[in-house]
Amino acid sequence: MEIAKSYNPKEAEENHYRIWETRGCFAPEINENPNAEKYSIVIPPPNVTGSLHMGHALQHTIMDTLTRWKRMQGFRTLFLVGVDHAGISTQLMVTRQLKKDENKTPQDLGREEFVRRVWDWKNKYGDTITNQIRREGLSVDWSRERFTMEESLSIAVREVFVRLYEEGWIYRGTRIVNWCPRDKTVLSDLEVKEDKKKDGKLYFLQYPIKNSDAKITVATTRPETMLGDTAVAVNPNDERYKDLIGATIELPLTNREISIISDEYVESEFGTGAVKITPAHDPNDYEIGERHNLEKLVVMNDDATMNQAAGADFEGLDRYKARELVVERFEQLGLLEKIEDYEVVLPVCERCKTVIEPLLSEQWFCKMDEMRDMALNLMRDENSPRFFPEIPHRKVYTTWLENLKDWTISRQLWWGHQIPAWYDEAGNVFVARTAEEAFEQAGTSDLIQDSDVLDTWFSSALWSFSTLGWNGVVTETEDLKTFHPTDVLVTGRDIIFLWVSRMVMTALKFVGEKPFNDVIIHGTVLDKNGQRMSKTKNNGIDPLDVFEKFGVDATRMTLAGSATGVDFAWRDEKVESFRNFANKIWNATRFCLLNSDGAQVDYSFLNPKAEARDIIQTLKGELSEIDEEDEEFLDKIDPTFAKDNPKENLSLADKWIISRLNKTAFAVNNALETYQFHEAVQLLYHFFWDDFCDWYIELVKDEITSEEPNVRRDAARSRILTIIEQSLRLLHPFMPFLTEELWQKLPGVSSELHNPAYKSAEKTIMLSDYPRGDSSLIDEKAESEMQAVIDLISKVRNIRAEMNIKPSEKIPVFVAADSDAQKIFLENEAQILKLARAERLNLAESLDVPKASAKAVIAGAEIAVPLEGLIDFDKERERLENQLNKLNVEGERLEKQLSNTNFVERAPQEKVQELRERVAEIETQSKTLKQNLGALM
RNA sequence: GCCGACUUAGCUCAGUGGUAGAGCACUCGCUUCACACGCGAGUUGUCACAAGUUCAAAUCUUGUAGUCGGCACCA
Repeated sequence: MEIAKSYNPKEAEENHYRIWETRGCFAPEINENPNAEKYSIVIPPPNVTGSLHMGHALQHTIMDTLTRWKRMQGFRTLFLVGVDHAGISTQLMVTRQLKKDENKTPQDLGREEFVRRVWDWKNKYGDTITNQIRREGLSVDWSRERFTMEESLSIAVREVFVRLYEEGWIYRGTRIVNWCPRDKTVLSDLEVKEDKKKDGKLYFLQYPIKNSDAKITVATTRPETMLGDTAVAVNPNDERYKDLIGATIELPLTNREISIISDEYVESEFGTGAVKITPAHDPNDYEIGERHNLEKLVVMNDDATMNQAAGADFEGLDRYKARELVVERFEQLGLLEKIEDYEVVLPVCERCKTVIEPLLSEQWFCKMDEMRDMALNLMRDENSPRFFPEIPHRKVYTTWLENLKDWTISRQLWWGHQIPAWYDEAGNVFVARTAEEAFEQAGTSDLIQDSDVLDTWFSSALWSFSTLGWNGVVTETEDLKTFHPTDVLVTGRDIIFLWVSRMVMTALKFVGEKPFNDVIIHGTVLDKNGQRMSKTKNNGIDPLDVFEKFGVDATRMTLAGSATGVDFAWRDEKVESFRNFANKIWNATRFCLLNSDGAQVDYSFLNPKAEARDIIQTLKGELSEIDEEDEEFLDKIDPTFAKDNPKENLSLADKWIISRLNKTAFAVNNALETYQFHEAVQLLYHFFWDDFCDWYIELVKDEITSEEPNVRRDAARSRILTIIEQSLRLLHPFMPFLTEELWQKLPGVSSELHNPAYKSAEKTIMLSDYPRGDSSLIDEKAESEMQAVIDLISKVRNIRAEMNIKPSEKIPVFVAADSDAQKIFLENEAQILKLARAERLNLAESLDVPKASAKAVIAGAEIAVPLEGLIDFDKERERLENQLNKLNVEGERLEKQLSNTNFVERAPQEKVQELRERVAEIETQSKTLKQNLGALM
């Protein structure tokens, strides 16, 4: 068999995905067991404009690992994929391209044509992200791919809107909103981010009081808004201004008069204690305005230029130009008291970073009270959804819900779900599922539909059930019944509010059940300096580059190997080490394959009885009854070989690796159950590299590479192939491509290794049965005996290295041990000689060696290597003293602990016993070391 | 202002009452018939600081310092 000397990820990545996909391995229908439990995950839909970044790669790896793992366990799995229409982002992107290619604006095209262009764009470029998802190896069901703007999901959106409207939760109203003057749309609070400006200014403006020489000074960061002032407010208890309350101000630069009012909102300590009130351009001022019945004077246009109401001098000026001019005029009038440097935090548009202008505007809002309570009750009564990690997300989620305000759901965009509301000439509103319905309500077809669309997150909120067929018209589908609620949602903490909470609320309201059981909040992938990756900093790392350089599997291992929920700095070195790991797996398998003549994967070589029993158990568990075909299946796996090769024929190394394998399988399953991916990765890494490669392969190498075909050799070859096969299965959810590539090469693999739920599928590791670990194969005795052999070999190697003995030089090894230990060493003599590069092994009750020997102690045995002419006595003394020191430090601490009567009385007895045994062991070993040291003097 | 997280080897990070761990880096030695993306042997720590609880604290509690995050406010 020809196998490359190192792993080439590209080949495997190109080969297998298409096969998996075309054979339908990703779809739940591949599962033939009618009673199989389901497992479902919906992907957080990436933006249709998007391309893959590290955050996606992390999130996707977690979801795919879980899905592949559960699928291998026989669950009917659905990993649902889809993309989001991403209103603002997409509209911006297409607008930009339109400008570039045709020098046109959306307005030039008109709404209908523009939306058509967006669809064209979506059809042309929208598959970038889905192709990248394929590249990552995600086992998503493409036959159920969804898009938030497709018809069925749009029906769902309209249905939900209409129902909420009919129940009075959705309403239209005039409020101060977050306005992006560039995108010319309103934004929800969650779409507004903060930008700290250190060079901000605080302007102190003097307003003259009518019929008086007195002036009142107000401080503001936005002088231009003074053109819309309709009052000045002071605190009612502020002695300085008490007499001025009710006075009239002649507002400079305007010919308006406004009055001084008192309101508790004003903090006397801040600024001058007097606040200019601009109800139409500030949310707090708006509320004060409502309380005092003030006029709401709008002085700005929707592009943040000043309007006619701002006065002829200012009309048409940009807000910042107007600001300069206002300040200039105040200075000319001698009314500019001072300008202070002031650090301001500016609200900016999440998408385009333009400074948000609070603006009075009529919009659609959704009152969240009822749904909020449903979500809070779910958390209170059932601790659902369960957050991983629970701290701090549970509390953050709950607190946010408790303080939830109305949601601004309309957007002044063209790309999105147009609001299903129609107006007649008189301005009466008709909310309906369709235009026809609205016409019917109105008794006329002379209606105009609301030109706004809904917030992108409105449709995302329905994702868990709209993707499974719910659209209000159809409320029960097979998929919905089977896969909803989903099992786990995997996402970043930035969209807990935007998305997670809203999914919970809408699912409870419209489906009557929670959308998911668990929520995994993963960390943020930072750059190597611990900074957030961002386009402006240009410090992003493109996952596709990493795939190219190190392979998809290595990247997945790196991502999965990060602790759940914790941010981590990206390091290429980490991926490199997993690239090396992939190569290690490749080469270990390569070695076994190069020595596989006469052998094949066969579980009867490991433990025939346990395996047969397990399969029967599994079948009984999965199938309602065992029919004739199943009986045949069982007959086929009846291990004839086992009759002549009972388990007792297994060597110590075999029993040891089988035990380690099963322990690892147990622990990996455990780790995955609790979403401790890094733990699972560590376990697999060290089992495979340390236990399997460094020890097992080396221990059985001679037997396996023997030239002469014989039963023993072939059995050993079959065993190692079988252990490899099992290891590949354990690794598959993390490293799908490499494991499939290698698994297909193993002689003896077939669909019979599949989980029983996939009996008739063509052979693939992704449908093989995930090893759960078999407790009857865990052998503590074998593990401790093997440990003694390993310790012995390591000590001899240590002596060789410290004494600079050439690798080519064979040495005799003397070991003093009791008869039980001697027996173990004798049985493994060949391996000890080989791995310690020894010429012979002398076993006895006590040592009888020349003075010129290097010595070491292990639990239950003393080791000596005679080194006439080679020994460096100073170095040997140092070696022994080092060992002795370590033991002494430990011994002293333990002695101290044992001499503490409180400890002996109060600590658990087995703990005390453990310590006593350890102290005894230390004493024995240090006694020996001291004797050896003395002999050197 | 409110809430929270983090601080462990040179670097990046696991561990969460009972002998301090990994990867990388570093030192020494190896063309040992799977792998130099490798093999073997090493070195490296007041587990931020202080007090408390406990027989026992890196781990629990409180406080301090530094770093970072979320929310609110920001005239």
